[in-house]
Amino acid sequence: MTDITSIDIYKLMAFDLELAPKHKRSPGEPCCEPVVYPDVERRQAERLAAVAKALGDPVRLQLVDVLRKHAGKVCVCELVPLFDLSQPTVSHHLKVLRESGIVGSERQGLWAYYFVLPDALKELSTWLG
Amino acid sequence: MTDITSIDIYKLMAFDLELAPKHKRSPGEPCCEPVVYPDVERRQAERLAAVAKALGDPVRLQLVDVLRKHAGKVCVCELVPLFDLSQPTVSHHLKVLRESGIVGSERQGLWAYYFVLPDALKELSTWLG
DNA sequence: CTTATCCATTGACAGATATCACTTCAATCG
DNA sequence: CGATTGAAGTGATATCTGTCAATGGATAAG
Repeated sequence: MTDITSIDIYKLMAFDLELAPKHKRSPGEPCCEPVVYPDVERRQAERLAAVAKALGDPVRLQLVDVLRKHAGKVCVCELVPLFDLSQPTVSHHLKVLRESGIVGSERQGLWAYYFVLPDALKELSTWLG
Repeated sequence: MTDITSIDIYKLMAFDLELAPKHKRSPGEPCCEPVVYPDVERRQAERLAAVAKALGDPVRLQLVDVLRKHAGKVCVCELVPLFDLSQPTVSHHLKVLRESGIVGSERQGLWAYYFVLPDALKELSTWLG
């Protein structure tokens, strides 16, 4: 069974890509034919961009970095003093990471523990290649 | 041949991590000792976050995707009709990608061609593991 | 029960961002 | 030259974002 992904199609298309537009146009004719973009690609781009966006702040990226390096649950009370930020601000960043599916949290008594969800970064990592 | 990834190393480190704060505290004592954070880490986090931020928009991520799949220079006039956006908006996104060092551009006559800079995504990709 | 502690939420606010219509600029064509 | 075209820049605007002070809610300690 052939399994032609859109990536393959694009790779094939690379041969067709001329540096310059395909053909001379009479004035007024649009430069290129509109290209249909499969919905599926767009949704994947939205998922990937959402993860990248969550990582697109130095504080959040460092939070993920610390959580990954500890490979376990880390108390918020250990995360806050890492930054020169108020506790609500750190809490806000943790919420962004939570809502983007990158980290999970768990309460035990007074303390809250955060951890990286194992598969959260996989798709972005794969796309980056 | 052993293939120890950084993830494996992180998992080993998990043995050292206590779930709860290290010792009982008298009231008023801060939860944890402040942890010094090397400047180098912070700068790397800023670089990584800057790249992630540039990718943190579906349009820009798709632009990079298209440029990567074509593995060559693509005319702006081919990129604009891929999106339901005005030409200045696409141009704005290309500028963001340019300023973050992800893509380069080149003019030839009337047309402008964009391409992915080879090493731009490497550091982020490596960090993601 | 009262107090202290940890953490999340709220409200406010300055700054950034995405988008478009309009304009500008350079290069090509007639 | 003057007209046209591809792409970048400008200005305006609505929305989003990062931050903090103040508050709230739950749990532990006395």
